[in-house]
Amino acid sequence: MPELPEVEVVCRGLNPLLKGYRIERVELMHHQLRYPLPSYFVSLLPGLTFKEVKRRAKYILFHFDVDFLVVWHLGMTGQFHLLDSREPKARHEHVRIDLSGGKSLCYRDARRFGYAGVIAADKLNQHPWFNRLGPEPLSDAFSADTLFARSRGRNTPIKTLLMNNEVVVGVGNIYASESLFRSGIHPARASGRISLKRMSLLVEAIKAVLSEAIEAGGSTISDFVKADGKPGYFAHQFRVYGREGERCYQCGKGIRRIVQSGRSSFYCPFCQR
DNA sequence: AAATGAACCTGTTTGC
DNA sequence: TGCAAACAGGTTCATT
Repeated sequence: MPELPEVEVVCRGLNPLLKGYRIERVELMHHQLRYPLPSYFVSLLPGLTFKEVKRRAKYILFHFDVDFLVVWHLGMTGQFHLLDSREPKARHEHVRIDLSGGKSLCYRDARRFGYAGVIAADKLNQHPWFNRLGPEPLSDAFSADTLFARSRGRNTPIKTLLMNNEVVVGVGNIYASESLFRSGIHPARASGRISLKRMSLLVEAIKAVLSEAIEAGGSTISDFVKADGKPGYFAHQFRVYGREGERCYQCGKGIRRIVQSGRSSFYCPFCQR
């Protein structure tokens, strides 16, 4: 499911729904996600009151009325649902967090690539999950100048560079392809051979695509955490992703697919150089 | 150091 | 129809 926009939508959706609620009980059905879930979740978390749900990169940060936070990554298929506590356990539901007020925060993850842990609030940035992360793409810290500087002397295809979390966080496989199309850059172009001018177009495209996707998800936030399990949004219009063989909306030629670092990239061979 | 590929796991779609 | 291969939105680890 999640790239940065999806995680942002989940956080914005959960924040008002969880704020002020107390954890009554935690049940682990399956400990082995990407990493083992800390079994002390069961004893440590009950009694805590949710203060705020925030995001850094693709991590969900649950803040409480204490000096540590619960950090959760959804992997490829992780989902949170806020359900009535009497709801029977769903397939692939691995964690259930019962809240005051009769609702439960349920974590489902078919592939179990997700992971979670507890981290001291003042040591978050030293933690191995966080200490090498690049800037947030929607912040001023991510600019044409910084991306240009990071790309000099590198032969890596630009698409691979964009998906490197040490360069910029949150740009996943879909939005990497989409932003390269919008800026007219071929995904296989060597990162070090892109001018500052074109890098500027790329950075603006990334910010625009991610912002639009968050907006599109924003209108259906309530659906995301309802019982039906529907994803946050379908509304976003992909211009190249998943459109191999179909016509480019700009020039009418066929969209192509190539594999880079084991991931599919989609592009228009005419519009992107 | 940088680049590539494999690994983690399950479900769904595609192709013979 | 049945079965196997390919593929899926992420990240880390090992190997060139």
